[in-house]
Amino acid sequence: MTRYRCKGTVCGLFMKNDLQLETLRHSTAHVMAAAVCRIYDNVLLDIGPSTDDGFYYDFDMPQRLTPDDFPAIEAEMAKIVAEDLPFERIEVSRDEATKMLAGQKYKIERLADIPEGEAISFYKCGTFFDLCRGPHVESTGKLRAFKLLSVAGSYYRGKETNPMLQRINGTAFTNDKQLGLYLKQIEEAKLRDHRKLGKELDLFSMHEEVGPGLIHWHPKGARIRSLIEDFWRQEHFRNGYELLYTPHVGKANLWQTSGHLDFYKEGMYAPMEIDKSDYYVKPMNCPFHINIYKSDIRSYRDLPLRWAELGTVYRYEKAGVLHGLLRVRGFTQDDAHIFCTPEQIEDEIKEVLRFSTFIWKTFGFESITAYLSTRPEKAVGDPARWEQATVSLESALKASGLPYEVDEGGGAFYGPKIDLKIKDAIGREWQMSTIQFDFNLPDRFDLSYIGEDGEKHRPYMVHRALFGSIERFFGILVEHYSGAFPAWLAPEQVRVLPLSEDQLDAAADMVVELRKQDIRVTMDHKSGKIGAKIRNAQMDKVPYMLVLGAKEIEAGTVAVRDRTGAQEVITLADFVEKLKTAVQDKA
RNA sequence: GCCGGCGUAGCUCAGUGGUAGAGCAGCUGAUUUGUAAUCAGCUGGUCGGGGGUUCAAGUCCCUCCGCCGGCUCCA
Repeated sequence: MTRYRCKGTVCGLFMKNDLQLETLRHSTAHVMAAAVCRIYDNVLLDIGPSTDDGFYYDFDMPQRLTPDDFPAIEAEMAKIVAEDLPFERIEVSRDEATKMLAGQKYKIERLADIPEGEAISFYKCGTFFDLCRGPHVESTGKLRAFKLLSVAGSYYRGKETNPMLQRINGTAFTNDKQLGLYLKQIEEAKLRDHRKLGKELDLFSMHEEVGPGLIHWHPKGARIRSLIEDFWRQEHFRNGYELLYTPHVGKANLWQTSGHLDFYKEGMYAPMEIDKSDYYVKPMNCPFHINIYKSDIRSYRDLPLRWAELGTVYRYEKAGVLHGLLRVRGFTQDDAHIFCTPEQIEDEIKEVLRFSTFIWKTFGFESITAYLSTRPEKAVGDPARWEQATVSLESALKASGLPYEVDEGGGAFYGPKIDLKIKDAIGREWQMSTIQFDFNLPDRFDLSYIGEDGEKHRPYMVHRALFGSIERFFGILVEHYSGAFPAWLAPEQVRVLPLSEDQLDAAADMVVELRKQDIRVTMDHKSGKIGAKIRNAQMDKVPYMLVLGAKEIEAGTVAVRDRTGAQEVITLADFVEKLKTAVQDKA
């Protein structure tokens, strides 16, 4: 029952609580607001904090801002910096503050948020002043390197019912070099954007006539997915899971029992009526797995049951939040449910963490951080069970050796959970695996097992997803590898490049030979220079190119060029051996 | 959903009221090539859909669809 956040921050490298940098950025936000107020009339201010990778400031003003306005604002900011205006802190009474903020309705509301007894401070530079806790740099002259990046709408306090403000996002660093590095990283992220690469490498598409957020997997994307799924299945069997397949639709009654119709209806596709019953497309797999659990009387001797499914679900996600493969409406979860006794839960959690860590390392994600979310105020289920589950999660985390943070009260209403975040090749963090206790569904469906004592007991139920959604994971993987998939995942592992027409037959024979060995191979039939063929193969990010000329045929060898440009001349048998080893090792 | 931007050939894009363009890709032909682009010719578009303004609309207006940026967070 977990929902996944879609985006990594662009720039994990520069994150982390660097107070100096935060202060600098916050001051830059003030200078930007000051510049905006100098240029435009009737500007209402909201807030301007620093963020993980920069800062923003929210304005309500008649003028519609566009990126074309940035140069003028930046020029005005540069002037303010040149003026080297000191940031002055002024503490005032609430009444004085109200007077100073006359006409600034958002600020006045923000002022009301400040608890009685807490100091009310303003920061002033030149004629511009702003309700602000601080701290700030000494003077505007301290600002060195900043850039405005984007403008977008943003609800006041993030609420849809509130007015929409205009938010200018920017970033700032202590020097131009770091700013340059950051901007370069944004460029790098754009280059490896999975939507761009998905088109260039012919991996997947979406179609207006089908509907937003519904993915079409092209042959190359489908091949990669199939390899991922094969690996996933194999490892699940190896780790003591059984696989399930369940229907895509279910009657209203089922979703009534599960609670989805009461609490999740707006996230579901509208029902279709068949034989006077409403059928809903599934947004989750859990109720089906539960039905299978309930299809028999379960003994404590049967537990734990670990059941996994690549279950395709559909959810109505708001149109505005859809994003490539990362946030879609139809997706396949690598969903699993573990049913176990209280005595078993800790070992089960440990195993899931170990399994999950293994999977991430296989895909080349080395840096993993865990987040433990505990009981929120509004929660269902026996507090003693919450306690046991939370303790189990935490001790499993300790045993795993993973670094972790605790989000007190951050759990779902139905159980505590562990989320794993991984860092990709350019340092961005993504929330991936979830291990989620559920104290809700077992009650709703009245799940039980017969214990040693001959009595009925409620099993523990844990939802667990490693990838979350195959679509989203695939999108992240494309960006992580920048489209250059390792040999074990590459849809086309080898491309044979005949030097001229004279080698066409030999090349075709080589393709047949390699294909027999389960190698994913194609050949370039076109006439043209070898340089062009190499270029095409490079752009398609094929791991190995085999150049075949008269020399190689004569000597019984192939000229192997890999994606990095490294070359060697070896026998075909040696090449096959080498490739198979790489695939075996998932290198 | 909301605010803003955008939608022109398979792809990347130019074209701001007066006869729809380029490069790449594709096709055909020539070339037979030694490690990131051989040359030439050709094909390809109801300019996202619908409606309107105008003598005339890719261009202006309305509307729908889709895409992009964003919508908790130290006042």
